[in-house]
Amino acid sequence: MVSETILEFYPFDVDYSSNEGAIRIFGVTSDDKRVVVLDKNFKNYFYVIINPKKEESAVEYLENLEVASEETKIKPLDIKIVKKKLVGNPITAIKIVVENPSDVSILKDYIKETPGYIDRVEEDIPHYKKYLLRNKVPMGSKLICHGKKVDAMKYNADYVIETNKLESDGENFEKTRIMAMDIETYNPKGNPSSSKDPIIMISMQTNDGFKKVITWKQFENPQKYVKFVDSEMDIFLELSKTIEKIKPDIIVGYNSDVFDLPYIFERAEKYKIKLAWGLDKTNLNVRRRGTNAVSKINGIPHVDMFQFIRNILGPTLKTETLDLNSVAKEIIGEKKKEGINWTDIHMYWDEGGEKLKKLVEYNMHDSKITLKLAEKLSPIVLELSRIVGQPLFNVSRMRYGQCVEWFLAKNTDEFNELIPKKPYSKNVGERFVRSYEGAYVHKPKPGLFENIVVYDFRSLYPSIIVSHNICPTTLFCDCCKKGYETPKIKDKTYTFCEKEKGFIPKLLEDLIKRRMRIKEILKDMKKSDADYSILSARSYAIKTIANSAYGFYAFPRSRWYCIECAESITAWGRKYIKDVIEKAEKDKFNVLYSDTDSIMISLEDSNLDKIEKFAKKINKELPGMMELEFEGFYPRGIFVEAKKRYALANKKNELTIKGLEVVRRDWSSIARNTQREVLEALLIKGSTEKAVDIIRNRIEQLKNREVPLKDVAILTQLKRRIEDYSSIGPHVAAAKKSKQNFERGHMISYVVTEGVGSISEKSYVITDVENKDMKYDSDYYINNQLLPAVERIFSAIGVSKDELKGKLQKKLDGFFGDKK
DNA sequence: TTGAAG
DNA sequence: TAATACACTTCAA
Repeated sequence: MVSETILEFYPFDVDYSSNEGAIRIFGVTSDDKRVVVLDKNFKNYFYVIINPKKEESAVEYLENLEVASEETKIKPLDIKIVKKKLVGNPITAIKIVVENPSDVSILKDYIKETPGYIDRVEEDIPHYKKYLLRNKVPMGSKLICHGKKVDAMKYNADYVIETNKLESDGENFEKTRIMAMDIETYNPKGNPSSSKDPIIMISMQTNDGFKKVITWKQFENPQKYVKFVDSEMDIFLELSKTIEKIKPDIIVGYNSDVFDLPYIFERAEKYKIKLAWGLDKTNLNVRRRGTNAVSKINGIPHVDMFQFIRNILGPTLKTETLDLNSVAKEIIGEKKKEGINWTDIHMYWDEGGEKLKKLVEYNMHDSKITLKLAEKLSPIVLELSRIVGQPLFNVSRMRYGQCVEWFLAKNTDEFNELIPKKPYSKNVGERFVRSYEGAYVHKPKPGLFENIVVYDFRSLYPSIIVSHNICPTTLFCDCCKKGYETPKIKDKTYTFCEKEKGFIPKLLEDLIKRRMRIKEILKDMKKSDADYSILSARSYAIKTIANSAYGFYAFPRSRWYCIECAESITAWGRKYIKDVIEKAEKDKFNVLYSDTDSIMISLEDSNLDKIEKFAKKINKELPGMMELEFEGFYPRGIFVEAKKRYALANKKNELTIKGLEVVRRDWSSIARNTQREVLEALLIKGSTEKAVDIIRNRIEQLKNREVPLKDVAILTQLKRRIEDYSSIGPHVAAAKKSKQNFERGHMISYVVTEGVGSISEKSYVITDVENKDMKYDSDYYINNQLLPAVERIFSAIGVSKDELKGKLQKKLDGFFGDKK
């Protein structure tokens, strides 16, 4: 008889093993021991929805159901009639519990024959995910495990415990050990290919001070952290040993899903070396799907920072490309090592000595900045994982839609709701072609203005969802005669229940209130406080989910798709912002502009009293949790004719620029920088003269070819495969002419060169322009890039194209005159 | 001049 | 495997 054990630990990964017949929770104790907890108590289940009139015969059928399968007979372990709701509609269902998760797919064809059968739900969810939906296993947060110790032979762990009870405590693990890694390959002939090009070194670094570079060519006076091995093959043996020794809780890389880990895997396979890194002693598992890949280690979450940044963080970043260098620069203020071009790496290897030492430094530096990124971002991924309720490995690869879906699925039980099925592809197709009206954008007053006040609605769409109870479960309810009625949407209105809170608005309300509490606490904290980064990560993760709910209603593959809900949200949004505009104009404020949830007003002076009163008045009339907030005061701003394009300068002389060429990556740096300088001259210095001078100088520089090539490069993404283009734009033409292999999704940096023909014919990829020593087309950059960008700004302040040219001409004449 | 594609 | 609105370019018909 084995006595009961109680163990506190922090989970980092969860899966299901059919061999064990158990859910496996992998984690770490506070004294750095590895733990595997086996839970055999959770049985999989699904629901069959039936006609309530056939209840009895349905139960009888299911009670007697028995399917013969190899050697055994399979039947439901338990059946139970339940009254549930499916997207708000009361239904009768039978919950069918099975012994083994695999029984679901064996039984389901026979379930169809149930008398009164209508549908089946919750059968399409993998067992471990279902477990996580119904059992709280917060990643990186303390669990108290009751159970008995069992044989640990099969695992690379200190404790293996079969549990009968798990309690969650809420305390976060403070010593999460993150290991970053990066590889370099020997690829003299272009893109690295794992079938030909060896790995020459691997670097690793952890957040608790461990550093190592493994390489198989010796050089003098190596860095302390270098470990020489005899051959490429030995790299893999040394790497496996190192991982086993340092026991990381999380392994991170940058693009490691698609590059580093598959490459390591494929090279090791060549030498028939197994990479048994999993806590269950299984090998690194690489699944390739076309150009995509997912690399998993059982028990140790592999987080590819690139995936998370691309899917979730990317839209909030300023950077135009998501390569490690740009992302690191923006998020942690660090760059990659300069001076080594990745195409030259093979030369550093061949030359050896000091060059090789430099390459080692470079390799280590990449691991270092990947690690720093992970230190900064892993709190967010962990928080997101805890809110969504799925493993770190999965959540770090999810997009917005999946995050919301799993978050909602986790919370259906307390509302007695079932998880609806995924839509059939036929329905998805129909949904894709449906469109609806979006937000309202007020036509701007062009010109230069002073004393600008900006107000915006705090979380407009989430607060509308909550305040008007917008949910597929409350749409067209039977209980309210009136309910919340939307403004007119193409001659009709929708009504939402006023009595019973919908399941999604209720969850959103809880999230928003939770975030408000966190923000209150953060206000009184210093950035250096221990919990600051955790709380701000939590706030960010909550915001991510809350802001995605509206989009999820309109998302064709959504399980809770509701186009009427999405239409209602934007309709109310339009009404509220238009009301504010109307009332502001009635109160004689000068409304300059408004977009979706914000309004900009120009005052005669910087006295904000009047406008504070105005906001208070608006807020008194707003329902529920809706609120108009003061966003900021800007001494000067420029609005151009077009919507969604303006620039504001705050008291600190910082510019906020929206939509203008300055912020667009598909414009050359020379055009963008010049436009920025012109805006600074006008908004901060208040001088048209200075602005004209700047333009004149830039034109001269272009004419004299003093502008470096990188400043005339234009960045455009290849959205399709090159061969799929019917219309050949300049970026496609440049990519086609290049010897480099460009694939869908690649960014093309091209330059328009001197010569004859169309723009496309004159466009070449920047590296080709460099290599072939071609010259950029000065006229193109002056007339098609620089001038249009600044002309828009000048025409806003009442200087026409011709007038601007006149001013420039005079200046240029004078300039030439001086020169002579 | 207009629509497609970016 | 979140949404729509909007401006403006180049290319090709």
